[in-house]
Amino acid sequence: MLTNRQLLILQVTVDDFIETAQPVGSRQLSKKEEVPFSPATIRNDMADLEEMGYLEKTHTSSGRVPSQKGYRYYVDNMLTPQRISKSEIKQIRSIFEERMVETEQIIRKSAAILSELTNYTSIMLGLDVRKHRVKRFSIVPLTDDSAVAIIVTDSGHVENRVFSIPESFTASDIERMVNLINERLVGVHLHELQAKLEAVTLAVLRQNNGRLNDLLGSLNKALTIEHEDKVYYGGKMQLLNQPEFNDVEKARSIMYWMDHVNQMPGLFHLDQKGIQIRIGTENNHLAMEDCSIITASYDIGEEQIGSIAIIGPTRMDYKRVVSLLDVMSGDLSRELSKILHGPHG
Amino acid sequence: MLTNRQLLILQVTVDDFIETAQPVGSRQLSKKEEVPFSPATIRNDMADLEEMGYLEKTHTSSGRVPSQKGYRYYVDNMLTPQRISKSEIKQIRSIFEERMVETEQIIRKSAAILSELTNYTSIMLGLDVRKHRVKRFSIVPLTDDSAVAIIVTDSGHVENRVFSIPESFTASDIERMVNLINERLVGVHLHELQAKLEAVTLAVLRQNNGRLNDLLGSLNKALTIEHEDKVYYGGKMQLLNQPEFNDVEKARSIMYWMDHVNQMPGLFHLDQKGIQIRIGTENNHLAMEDCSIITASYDIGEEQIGSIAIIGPTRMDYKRVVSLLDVMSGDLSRELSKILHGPHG
DNA sequence: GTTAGCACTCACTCATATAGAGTGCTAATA
DNA sequence: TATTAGCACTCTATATGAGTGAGTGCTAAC
Repeated sequence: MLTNRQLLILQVTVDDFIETAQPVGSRQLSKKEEVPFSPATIRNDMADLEEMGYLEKTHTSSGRVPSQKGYRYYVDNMLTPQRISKSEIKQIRSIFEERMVETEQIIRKSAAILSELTNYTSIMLGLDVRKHRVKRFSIVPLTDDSAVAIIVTDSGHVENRVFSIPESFTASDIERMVNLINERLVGVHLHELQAKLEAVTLAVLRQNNGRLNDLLGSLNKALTIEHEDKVYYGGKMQLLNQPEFNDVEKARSIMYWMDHVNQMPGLFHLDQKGIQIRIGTENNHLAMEDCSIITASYDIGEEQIGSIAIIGPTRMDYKRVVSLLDVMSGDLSRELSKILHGPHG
Repeated sequence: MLTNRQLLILQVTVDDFIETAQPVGSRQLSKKEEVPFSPATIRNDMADLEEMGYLEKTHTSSGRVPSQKGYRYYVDNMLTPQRISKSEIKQIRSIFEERMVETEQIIRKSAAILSELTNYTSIMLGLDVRKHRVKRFSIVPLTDDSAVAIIVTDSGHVENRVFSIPESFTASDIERMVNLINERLVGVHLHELQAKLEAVTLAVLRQNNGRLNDLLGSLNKALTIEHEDKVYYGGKMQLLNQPEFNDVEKARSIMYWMDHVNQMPGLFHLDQKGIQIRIGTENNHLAMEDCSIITASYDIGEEQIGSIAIIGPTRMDYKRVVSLLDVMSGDLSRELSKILHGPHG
């Protein structure tokens, strides 16, 4: 479909635009030694590329800018992985040097370093809480009619909810329930917690222990573990350094998006393992139409347990970011496996 | 010092600028019916006010703008409280209608409503965790060498930390320690937790129980409750609607500030009860030099337990905000007293 | 003490001119 | 036939100058 020269011109155009953020013209391109053609030749090819939808002009007599389709083609066919320097790899490894126990700390630090290395904003989707397993359940009464339920998971994560106690429940009633739950629900995914809890409720009901049943009901309501991914950012403000976001309106809508992604369910759902690139409107959100998001999953064994992402302008340095994410997600998988493998196995 | 007419002119100038965000000129002022003087007279007074530092010009032939000193004078001497409409009061009260148990929810909702009513960004400093008291302490072992320590406070708040267990500690060792701590530390302010924990450590040491002592040491390190105030925002992006923040640079530095206040210790320290206004550079932070922060404390009895604030441009509607904060902090004090009074008394 | 009048200043807007970078098209060239 | 040179054209960006409006300071009159 595309001639070799057209491929070259497309690639060089995208590369140049990624670097300079300025529309690139034929004269300018022909000056590069990789492009041994006259401006006129380049113009012809560029005109063809534009006709095919890979390039665009910002106005009639401007240079060309890659279109979304152009980026897509570039990303799909022209992405030569970039070498990550030793010092950078060292920097990434430094995350795991001081033996941190809390995965949250690891995630935080990863976010910071990733953003530092790329100069873009990094997003870490924490381990999905709902994939953790219940390690210990307990209830601490607060007042006559309220108590806090606490679930510790195998990874050391703690979920807690205040819930109300139906009238006239005694400490021993509660203790009985805690025992009941610990007996039956330890090892259960938070994910299935509610369903299992209902099963327990049913069992209790069958034993005619109506009192406990009330309590379980109230507790059940409190224990909805919403799928609200916890999102960690690194370099949240980096995006605003990009010239494309000099407009306060755009800046705001992106900031707004960032503050509310965790409430948009499934936004980061990964269809596939490995690295995934979403460009502009592929993100299915207005605020993101000038952004690209590159996501990589990290996993333990076959199970995807989380993902890391970089968000930047569509004009972002895909080569570098993809390579970095690749290294990082690999390291994260490895190190988190070490930490979490015990309890999961 | 100031003549009555100068007072009037200062007041009207500030009011007008607050409303329009435009420098106000003498001619414009003299058109108002509250100001029955000719432009020339007004000019003379304005010149005096400028000389005294209450007003400023943006350029040689522009109208006047209040200086920081001008706002300060206005706020200190000219703040007539504004009536809050019934429907607005109703809206505030709605926060407490559905009987919420979790204070965090109340705080969140308050932040949202406050921002909605003012069109500025609201900040809620959650109840200072360190003022809560220990209700129950427990430890859940995770692996051979790590465990999570959990502290439930009287208000239902849960703090948790992963810490490492020195080698070869048995479950019964841990149980012993948990009992020990529960015996001695229930009712202690989180605030003093570490000091008391050290006392316990010493006592244990005296009893020659070296093993437990190790464990306590490790735990002690983990239980540093940093003074990292949890900050809740309402309408975080509202500030960007203000014309003074149309510049991306300013917008960014403010956003950055907001994301990092909780790491700047004591930034919201209240010297006094009631309402406090900090204008521009009085906030002691570069990013805030075009902003004012109005803070109000809410308290239970004599004890300040938290504060709420509105952050807006220096040109903000002080009258209205002060009045609203007044109502709100009163309501919060009252309602939180109801919820928390039991455990505190 | 207050106001009218006047000269002056400055920001802002609107044309207009110009330079620079780019384009498309056509004809000449290898 | 594929490539290139040449040329007219287009559009942005920048500078310039005139005109307007809102403001000021100062002085003299009320």
